[in-house]
Amino acid sequence: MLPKKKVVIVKDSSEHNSKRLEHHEAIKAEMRKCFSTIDSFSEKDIAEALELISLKTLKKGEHLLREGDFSARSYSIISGCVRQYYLVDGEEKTTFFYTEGQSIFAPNGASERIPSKYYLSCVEHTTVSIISLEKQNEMFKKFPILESMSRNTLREELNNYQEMLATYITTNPEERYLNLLKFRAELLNRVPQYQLASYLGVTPESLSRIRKRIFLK
Amino acid sequence: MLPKKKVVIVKDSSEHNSKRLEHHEAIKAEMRKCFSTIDSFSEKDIAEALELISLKTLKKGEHLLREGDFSARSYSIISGCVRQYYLVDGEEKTTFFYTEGQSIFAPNGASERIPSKYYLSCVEHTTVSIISLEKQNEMFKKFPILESMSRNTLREELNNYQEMLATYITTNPEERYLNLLKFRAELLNRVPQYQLASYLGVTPESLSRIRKRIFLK
DNA sequence: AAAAGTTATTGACTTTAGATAAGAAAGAAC
DNA sequence: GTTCTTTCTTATCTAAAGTCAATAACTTTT
Repeated sequence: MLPKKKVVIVKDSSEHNSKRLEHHEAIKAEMRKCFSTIDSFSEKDIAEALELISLKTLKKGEHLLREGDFSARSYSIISGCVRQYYLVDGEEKTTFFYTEGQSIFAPNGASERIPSKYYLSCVEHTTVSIISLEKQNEMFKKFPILESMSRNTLREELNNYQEMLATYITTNPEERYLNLLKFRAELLNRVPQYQLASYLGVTPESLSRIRKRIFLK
Repeated sequence: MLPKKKVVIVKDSSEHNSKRLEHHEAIKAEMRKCFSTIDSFSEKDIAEALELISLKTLKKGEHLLREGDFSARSYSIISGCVRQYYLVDGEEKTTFFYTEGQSIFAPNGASERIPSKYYLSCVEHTTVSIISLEKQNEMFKKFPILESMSRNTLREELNNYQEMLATYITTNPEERYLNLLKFRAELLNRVPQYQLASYLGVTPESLSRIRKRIFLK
């Protein structure tokens, strides 16, 4: 079998880089707008806060995080789609899809001492914002209001996960697929079906049959 | 076989009340110890913080929260066991068991405006600490360090839930039962099997068969 | 356009779970 | 103790999911 070639030949790397920078500047402008909605924030505050956040753009298939990595960062998806998966007995078990606006809060118990148990891989061309825990703490010290906001976001996110777990427990694969259709229909067009199957907790063959069953009804 | 007597006969309710108060005082003393491990906390701070927290003791089968309730509180289990369940088509679907030391963070998206979708019911005689969101905010204003601590706890809890969801997705009912045996074995003796079955996402009949299958191996 | 690789579907067969009903075991109430 | 209720197990049958293998549909590469 031939080796898998994933090499993307960048003909002019400087051109490519400058385009990416333009893209990143546009995003920073968006983030500036976002920060400026906070009443107590001066122009200088905004600039300082933005300094602490970095941006990264990845291609389809590239990894943001791998099993065993030591990472103490939080990510937020600006555009694109990131898949979280575990490698169990050589099999990829997908456990979540993050899309625009969603955040990945401090994986690994937020500690640089605990290795990651899972992978974060880009389903498509993706841009994320990144902030290290260190810089986040710095930011919270400077702008305590952000700590409150962060706590609220965390609590909401915790609630989301509690509901997701509850939904997962109380539904069967067919219902889960219908829920996906209802609440995250865009995923069906963005993500290969075998990854969705894994996310729904069934084999690709089963998902194929579930789809057929639904279609026949 | 002789019946197991768990009956606690309360002859005199005033006596009962005074006993409960003693019990609660003992718990407050424990909590005082806990707060006193925070360096920056003076005796007065501890007393003030404790003022904001209330205790409640419930009997087996009593509810802490019902579907439709408007609640803006966080709970922490001091002793006992609380079951979270949803009522779906008249059927109780158990989605979590909280035991000693575990906290129930701000159900209902932490808003007094959103009705609860689930029930919290005591599996056994249970004591919980309760703090309203209002008083929690008051406390955080007075003692900012508690806000940081709370944020960290929330992040850890979020991580726990992410892992629980991932585990649920990547395992089948038999594996989930084995996991329960491994990590929360005490639950098997505290919780009726049909509630565990629901928590594992199967019918009581299936759990019975799973147990038999495992036993025969 | 052809070849190679990846992803999705289908079929045959096995295993496991759901539904229903009946009976056994354990616990609570009398 | 006996009775009543709840909980657990077993049996039968049906429905759905897993496994393995083959093929079809779709993408990417050349």
